[in-house]
Amino acid sequence: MGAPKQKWTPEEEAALKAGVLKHGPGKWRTILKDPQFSGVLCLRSNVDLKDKWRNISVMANGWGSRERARLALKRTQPAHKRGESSTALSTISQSDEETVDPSPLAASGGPSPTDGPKRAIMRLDNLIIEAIHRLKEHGGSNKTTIAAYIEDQYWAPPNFKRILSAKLRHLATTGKLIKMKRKYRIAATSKLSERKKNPSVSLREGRQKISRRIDCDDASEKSQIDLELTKMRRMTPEEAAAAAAQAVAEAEAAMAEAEIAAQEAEAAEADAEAAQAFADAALKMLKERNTPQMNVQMIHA
DNA sequence: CTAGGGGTAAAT
DNA sequence: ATTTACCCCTAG
Repeated sequence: MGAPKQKWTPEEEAALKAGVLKHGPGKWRTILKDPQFSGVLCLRSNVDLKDKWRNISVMANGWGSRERARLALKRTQPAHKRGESSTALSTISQSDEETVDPSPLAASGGPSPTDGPKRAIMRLDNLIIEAIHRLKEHGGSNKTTIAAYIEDQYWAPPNFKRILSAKLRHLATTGKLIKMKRKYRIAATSKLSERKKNPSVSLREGRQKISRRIDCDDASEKSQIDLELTKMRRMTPEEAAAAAAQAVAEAEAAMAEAEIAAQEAEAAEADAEAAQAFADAALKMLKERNTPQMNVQMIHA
């Protein structure tokens, strides 16, 4: 039967991250029930959230997880067994048994110069999308402009242009971007509009057991929390505080705007919600970096 | 309900 | 052929 597969949209991912930042890791049901995110995540179950978070964590971590290593290695190299059962005591060092299993958020603990070019590439896709979005150029933006924007707004690794070229080409071939005469435009098809426009929800109707779909009133779709959070992750505390303050201001402005313009409240409300979510999350993160909620992860600063 | 293990279709 | 990303299942 047809469970074609539901890819996670950046919006859903952003909502998940924001939710984790707000309620803490684990509280999947809470996040799902939160009206702030239920709109975006109404198609996902709590288990889905958990699974996706696991994937994201493993990705961001870079490969610290042992289970992944074991799983990856068991197929690739079944030939050699790592027998430490024999009298080998000296080889322990600090390889296995890591003291931390940091969530992706753990990276926010250390804006220090120590974790510089370690893993420079995170979500270049979103960065590109955002760049094109913000540039608002008719017919799209060319590579140089996009590169300039990103290099200006963030920091760029030395080989950034090459990476960007590859990524742009890839995004174009996969249909996420449309390349026209040296300019890149965001594809209208696929992405959110794909699932948004046609209620093909019935495809996966037969199997909602208990905790499927609490509230399916999707209103907000336009959130760039992910990007903001990613950006913030590299900031110094002072910069983060400033960003948080600005986020609060933006949230208030967006809310006020939403109140006035009741006609097209949908878009404005979505913006307001997104901004509010980010503001909440940002403040929470700043004030409670070492709370029992977020717990052990952030050891070194 | 959540954490973890495992399977598999899709992507590279 | 291998890796990735979703999804489901089961134990705690």
